Amino acid sequence: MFDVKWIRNNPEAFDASLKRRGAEPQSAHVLALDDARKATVQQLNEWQGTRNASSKQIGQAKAQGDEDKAQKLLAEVADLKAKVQQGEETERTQTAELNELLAGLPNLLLDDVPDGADENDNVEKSRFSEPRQFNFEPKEHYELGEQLGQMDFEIAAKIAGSRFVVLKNDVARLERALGQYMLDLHTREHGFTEVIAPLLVRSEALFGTGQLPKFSEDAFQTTDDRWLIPTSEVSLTNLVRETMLSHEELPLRFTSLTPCFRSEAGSAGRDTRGMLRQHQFYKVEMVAVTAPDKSLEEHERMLGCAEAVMKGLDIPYRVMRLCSGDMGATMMRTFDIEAWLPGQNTYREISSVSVAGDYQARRMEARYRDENGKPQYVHTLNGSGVATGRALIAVMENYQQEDGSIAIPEVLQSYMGGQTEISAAK
RNA sequence: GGAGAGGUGGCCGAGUGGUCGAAGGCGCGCCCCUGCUAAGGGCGUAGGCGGGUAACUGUCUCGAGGGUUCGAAUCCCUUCCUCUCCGCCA
Repeated sequence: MFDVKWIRNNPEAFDASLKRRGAEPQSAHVLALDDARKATVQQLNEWQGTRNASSKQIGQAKAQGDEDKAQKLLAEVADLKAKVQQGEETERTQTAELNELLAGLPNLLLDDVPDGADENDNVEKSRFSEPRQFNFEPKEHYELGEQLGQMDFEIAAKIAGSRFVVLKNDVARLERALGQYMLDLHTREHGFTEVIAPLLVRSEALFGTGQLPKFSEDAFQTTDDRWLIPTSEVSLTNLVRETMLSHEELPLRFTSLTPCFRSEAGSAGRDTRGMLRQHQFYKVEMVAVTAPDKSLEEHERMLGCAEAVMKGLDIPYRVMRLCSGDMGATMMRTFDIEAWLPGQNTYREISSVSVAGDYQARRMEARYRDENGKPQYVHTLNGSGVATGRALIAVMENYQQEDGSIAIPEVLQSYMGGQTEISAAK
């Protein structure tokens, strides 16, 4: 959601940012709508002013028992009522039209976001470790899981359809261990507050984080008009909706382990094998709420928190700067962490860390009082820290052994009762 | 699910048709007094949009959205939420 004043003062920058996203310029359209709205409001204000003054006099006249004067004044303002109502109606229509346009516009891009059309134009920012050399042909996670008898796509399909999985025994426990490890890391080492928040949310919450109105087809809606969260970014960020924070409270940092639900409409045929792309998956999310001048450093910090997870697991990864064409509409800058998957022989996204600026805060009226006591919109950030379903894949493929068993990363062993590997013999 | 009560400024809370953007309190800010284990006094203090260099000023906002009225925090309708009692259930 944009501040029209800002667009008015920076129309070129605004359109340039849209263009980088491959969208049409909109500043002229926005400003035209706003001009029309302003003209209406001005006229309306004038009428309301006259009416208010007269009404006050009528009240005084009646209080003094001067019925003649009151009647005279009443006659004077008789036609104003219709005008004001008409004006209000026009203003409503125009404001709705303007808001509808603004609500659908993507966020600005930061200058250091690389230009590009799609994921092929993303730019590597950094890299951790090197892919392990196997002296056998590494398998994909679903081969490993099925051979272990602890990952079952067939029964999942019978129960729920495609893009679901059933995990059992140690593999199920491994995913639980990953979630616990990440939560403990973020709460103990990184200063995040653990949160359990709703998985079903109202439309307003999804609007606040930007999934609505334009991306409704990506999420599941319930029969009672709620939505299953596609990410706990929604629940966590909306924790500050419609609030007035004080500057001493900032930054706020929240983390949560939740299931996420995605319709995956439009990704038919992509990643159909295995559990890389599911309708339901677990993810540890990080959300930060900061003062405007702190959000960019918080972005780097949050990336570091997500990287710490990967370093702890000792899984090779690279960090990518998403290019303009590959970024989500609500974000100003996004860094993805891509884990090395030996079975696929490629890097795949396992975390996405983004800064939204005040885009979400405006949509959810999340403000704080700055040092001067002046209300300002906060900045919001979110990042996966990290997706546990995909972390499971990464651990299985990177830690696989020739006999199909899987070594357990050291940091997870305490969460696995001291177990050091997963094998079929169980 | 049934019955009832209520949603007011950063927070608490008064206000049932006219001079209410709204008493009082808390919190916060500035100033003064005091000088000893802690307090006393004064003043100021909502947000959005618009006009003005500024002082200032117009308008809107009392959960949200409509309506009635010359005039609505106050009346009516819709809706969301909270609380109490009953029922049901984990």
